[in-house]
Amino acid sequence: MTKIRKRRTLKDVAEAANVSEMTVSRVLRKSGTVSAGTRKTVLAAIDRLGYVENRMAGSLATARSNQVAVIIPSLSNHVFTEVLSGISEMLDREGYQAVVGVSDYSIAKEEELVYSMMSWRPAGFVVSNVRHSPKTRNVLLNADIPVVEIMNLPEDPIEMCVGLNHTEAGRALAAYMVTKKYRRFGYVGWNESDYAAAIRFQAIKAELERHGFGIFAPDLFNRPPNLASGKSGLIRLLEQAPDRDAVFFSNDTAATGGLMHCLQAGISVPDRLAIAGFSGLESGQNLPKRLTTILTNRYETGRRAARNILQQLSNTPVRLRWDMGFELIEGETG
Amino acid sequence: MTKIRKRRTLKDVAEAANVSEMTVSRVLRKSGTVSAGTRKTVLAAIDRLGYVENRMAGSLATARSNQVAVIIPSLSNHVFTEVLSGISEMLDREGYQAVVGVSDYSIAKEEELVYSMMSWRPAGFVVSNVRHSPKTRNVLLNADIPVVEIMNLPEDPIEMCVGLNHTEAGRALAAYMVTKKYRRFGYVGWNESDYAAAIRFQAIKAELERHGFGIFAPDLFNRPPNLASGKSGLIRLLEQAPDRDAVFFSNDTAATGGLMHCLQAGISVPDRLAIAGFSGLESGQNLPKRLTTILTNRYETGRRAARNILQQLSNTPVRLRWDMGFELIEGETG
DNA sequence: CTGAAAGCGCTAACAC
DNA sequence: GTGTTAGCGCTTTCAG
Repeated sequence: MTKIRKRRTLKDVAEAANVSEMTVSRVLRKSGTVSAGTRKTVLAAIDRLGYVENRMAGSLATARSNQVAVIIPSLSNHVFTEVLSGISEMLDREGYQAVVGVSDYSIAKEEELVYSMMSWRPAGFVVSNVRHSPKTRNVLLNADIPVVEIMNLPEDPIEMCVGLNHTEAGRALAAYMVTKKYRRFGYVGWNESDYAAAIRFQAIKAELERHGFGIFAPDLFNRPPNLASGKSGLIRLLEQAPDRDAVFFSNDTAATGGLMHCLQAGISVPDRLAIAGFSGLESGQNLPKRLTTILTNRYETGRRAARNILQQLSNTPVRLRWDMGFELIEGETG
Repeated sequence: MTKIRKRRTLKDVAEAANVSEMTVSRVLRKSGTVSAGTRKTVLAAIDRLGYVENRMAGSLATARSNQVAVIIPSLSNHVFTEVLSGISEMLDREGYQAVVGVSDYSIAKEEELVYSMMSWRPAGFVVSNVRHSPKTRNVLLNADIPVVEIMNLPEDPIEMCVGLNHTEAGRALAAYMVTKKYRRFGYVGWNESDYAAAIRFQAIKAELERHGFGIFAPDLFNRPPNLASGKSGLIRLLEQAPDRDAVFFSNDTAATGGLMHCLQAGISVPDRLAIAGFSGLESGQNLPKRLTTILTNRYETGRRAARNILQQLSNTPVRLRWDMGFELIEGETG
């Protein structure tokens, strides 16, 4: 292994090892039959020249790629980075690699990304909303590669889906809060571009109404929630409706912000005010009070999505729809 | 735009539009000269066939890629996802795309990733440790593409670096805590594979010693810190050394865990125990008490790293070493 | 403004 | 076990 002066090719290695390019190719791919001696010579040449294979050429020739495209809405929400970890980990062991695109919760940006990533002819595609532009859907539908939609369970999936039913999850959380005797509900969150959050909110609202209760949801954020917006959202909500006894947040991060405000302002939780989140992040379970929330299985969702793609690629029969479920965490905040 | 039955090629589009492949290629790249009429026909054909360009072929032919490889240690630390956002955002506007690899803080995994990612012949490479295996360094050094090391300022960079001096940062934080009259220091964190954290710890220790104070650092974590380990780490530390009056944590997340424990256990912060973190994450500044910490410029670091690569690619003169500095946040915890 | 020929670096399929 | 030929889908170069 010494200095590389110039990009080497198979040909260089072949010449250096006094064999044909095909032999080098066979050594590289560990496929086919190469004598032990030849292999050794070739490997030595590869090392000496510092040769790194060119997969563009390889994939072009075989029409097979080891890249799997993954589009997530955001990198700053652990929900998505955890699912991504699950995907990466599973792909890794089969020699595949995740290529990540971030859509910023935008359907237009997703469309751009789909085209851009598709131009690399990935082996499979993972997307994480239910809503897609018609073009996006069309490209995905006709690409002739495995496609998985994650985090949700669409009525009409493109091909495969791995996720949970957000309506059921919202309903379960609301039902629980009702059994805990809370009555004057509020909501703080961001539903604008987060379709799953919007669905959950609708389900929460419906379930509360079914029991004869309303929910006060004043102004919603115009950006994905963080601690600060959870905090300020709760402050504004309490200004407008000081009588609330329980607040749902669109996710754990916002809920944590809310709890932080209560701790700071001396609002007793859950006696004076109950707090419910969504996701079951590690961070929400290590606060002074464990967050009451819905735990979703992000890591397993990621692994399952990747496994589905791998199975499709190897023509293994595979279930197309995976409900990964959820779990109510009866924490200490509500 | 209708159903695609089979992967289309330039040739299909050319035939459909009754022109040569070259003309289609010219339309696609907006380069060269094509008459308005021809362009219109070609675009219509592209749309009708649902053609998506094949960049493997294109990049192979031009020996140019729009992919920039980025290796970060972890996706569950906002520090790295923020820097990644900065990189992505900057690359995006120039039509480049980040391809992300996660090394899990492992030098061996990084080496694997470098080979694997290099095989796609990226336009540039971003790595985020100072420590690399000799092979990694060699491959990066000789790849003949722009390479940036981020988050640190190595003595002997591969080519370019954008980051901060962790020794100075650690020293500044320690010096501040000394001025605040804390005297019996402790340390909770994970230095094992996080080289930057290890450097900061050494700097903190040295600065305290310079003032005649020691620091008690019992057992360190064996995994990257999260709230839970920050919490349990502090608990163990206080069991062994109940007299501590100030504790440094290896990052804000661990420090937040520590603060959560104090809130829960009724330990008054900073009166009974001061807490210092590192990073200046949003989450640490929205707790019941703002964390005392060092703010680093992750987003700008990412943008700068990407810009450096873009400039190198366009042969624009560029500064190779960027000290992005840091800022002491005199919070309410110490 | 448009097209034809050659080739990017690799591999499938077949020969030897 | 190893080599030869053809070609993956695109772009470069040079004609016209």
